[in-house]
Amino acid sequence: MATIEDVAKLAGLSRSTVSRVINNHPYVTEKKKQLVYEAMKELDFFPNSSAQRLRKQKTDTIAVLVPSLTNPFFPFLIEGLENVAVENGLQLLICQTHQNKDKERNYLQLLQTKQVDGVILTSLENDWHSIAPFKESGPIIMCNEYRSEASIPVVRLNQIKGSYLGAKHLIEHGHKKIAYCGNDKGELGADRQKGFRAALVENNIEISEQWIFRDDPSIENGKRILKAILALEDKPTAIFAGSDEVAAGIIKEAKLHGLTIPHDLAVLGFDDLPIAQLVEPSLTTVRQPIKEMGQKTMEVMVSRLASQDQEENTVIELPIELIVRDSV
Amino acid sequence: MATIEDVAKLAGLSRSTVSRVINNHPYVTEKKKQLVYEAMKELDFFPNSSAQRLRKQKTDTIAVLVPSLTNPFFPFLIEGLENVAVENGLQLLICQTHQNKDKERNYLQLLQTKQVDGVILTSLENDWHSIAPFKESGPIIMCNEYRSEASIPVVRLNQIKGSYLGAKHLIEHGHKKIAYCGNDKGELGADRQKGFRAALVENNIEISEQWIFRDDPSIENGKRILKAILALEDKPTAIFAGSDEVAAGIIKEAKLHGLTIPHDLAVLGFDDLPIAQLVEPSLTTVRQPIKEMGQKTMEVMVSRLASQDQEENTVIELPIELIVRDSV
DNA sequence: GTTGGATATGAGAACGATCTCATAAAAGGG
DNA sequence: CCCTTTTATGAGATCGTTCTCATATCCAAC
Repeated sequence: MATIEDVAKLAGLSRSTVSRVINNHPYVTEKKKQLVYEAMKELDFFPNSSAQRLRKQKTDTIAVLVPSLTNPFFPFLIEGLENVAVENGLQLLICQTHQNKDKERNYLQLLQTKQVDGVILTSLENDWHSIAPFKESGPIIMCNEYRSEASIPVVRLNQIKGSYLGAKHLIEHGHKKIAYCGNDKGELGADRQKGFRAALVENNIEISEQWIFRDDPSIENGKRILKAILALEDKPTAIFAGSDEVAAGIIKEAKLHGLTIPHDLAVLGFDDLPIAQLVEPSLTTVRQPIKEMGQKTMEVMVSRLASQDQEENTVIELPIELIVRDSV
Repeated sequence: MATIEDVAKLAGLSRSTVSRVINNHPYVTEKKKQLVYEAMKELDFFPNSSAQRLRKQKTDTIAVLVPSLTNPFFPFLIEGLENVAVENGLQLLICQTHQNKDKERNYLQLLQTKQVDGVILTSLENDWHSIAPFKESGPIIMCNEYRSEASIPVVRLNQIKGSYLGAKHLIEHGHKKIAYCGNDKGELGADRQKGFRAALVENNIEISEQWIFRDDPSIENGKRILKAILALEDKPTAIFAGSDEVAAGIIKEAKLHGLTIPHDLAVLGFDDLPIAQLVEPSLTTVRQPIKEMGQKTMEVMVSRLASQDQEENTVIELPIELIVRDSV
């Protein structure tokens, strides 16, 4: 409740001097500094951050838009983002879009209302053209998901390569009837499917559209997909799952129906989350360096905030690799 | 960049009137309202939230302190909190303490610097007496974790009952050599151990201290614990794990060592997260109504913010139940 | 002893909104 | 038609900081 004015009065000094002490400015004698500290302690003073933000015209806060926190991929990504953020005195405002276009746009308004200094998008629900105008209000960076039409910094993985590696691994294990599961809404999903298809085409393997499943990354969904597969006349011998979660669900349900993994059905995961090592057999999966991706992204954000020169199209691509375990 | 002043000028009105439109106050003619809307659109105006917060003396933001987001328990809890928060026009500021006392206190300072209107604690690292003073600066509510010495609202489960139920189930299945794993730093952990011990004592079962494991909830830790158990001369036949994550890790590692669950080792989980249904055998576990706990907590917060009358010691206890599956 | 640069402090404007108060016009009631 | 209430608007203070500018003191250099 105490204001800087109260502190100034008690210390017998001006607001300016107190402010200098708060902000560690030079040109304050040690003696008065102590007076200020004492007064602050006495009055239990803390600077009002709304006032500071209003005056300084910055918030030192970055909004991070994620689809959901219950998908473990994102907490890990946040881990990386946060590490670098705190090192640079930045706060994260974590926003769940729940795959909702309106929510996504609302959260972007945080930039316009000056509640955050920048936004990191880890997914994208809206068309890019409806997002682009927000760039006027502050730096927007994409991480994980991406849009080639968007001229903003991107930290991403080469999804084409990742899925190509995965598909090739399945093929090398003799599979010719390969199902695919993934989200194709974003460019990330589209590219991933592209890499998958490329590997199949390269090996003269036909792609049956009935083996293409589109859906969200969850254990539940994995179970659903396996049931759908069982209902097919012509069943695949392998499945490229869009995430470790889906892969785990598929395996669980498959075993429930008496299938042996990988003998009856090979399952390939994506992400390499802790769950990949938990299921049995443990998942062969495409590893995404999630934490590093978060760190790198925040580094880019920090440099964006520091300098005005907007090198628009920085694209940072992180390595992706195949982790071979027992499910293929 | 446009301010309310600019809007007022363009619309040919005063700041007051524009403010009234923004805040949906009565006593503005439809005609002028339209003028304001047009001017706002024309200038691409958005109210500066720092200015609003400063003037209104509230932020409509609640800080939620969690130990970590990578423990899936907390994303689910947040889900519940957020549901009710958005219904009431509140924003969440999610803060990871990473089990760090200093971070926890720093985040509580958000209350003093008026960056948030209230704080929800889902865990507690510091002693209560060092937290208590923060109550002066705004409502603090505990959720999940609790302290009997703290006179603040609490939404919790009866951990004693929960662990008692779990332990009894193990005993009913003939187990007499039961290991226990859990965190005993907080009162939650202490109570949980209390309930466990009560069930054993009630059945004249001896509690061997070498079977008590203390550690954090993670798959990795579960694996460690199983290895530790294998190294014992006198091995338990059942283990009460502190969380589904630990239980999953134990099971995974146990099978790796050729043990059959539950025949060679019965494993009881806690929480009933999705992972409980994933592992094999699926986990018998003590369900915590996580989402409901979050919702209830935010409801309490909302009513706290609305009224000044601080009924200090509201304790809301939610039902806890045993979910029987295949791991015991 | 004057000059000049560093050091030290304070007064007052600014940041961008909302809120109180005063005032005026319109509406209703006898 | 006058008085009271309701409706409608604006002027100016206010929220709690920081920042610019003016001014004052100190110390060293010539």
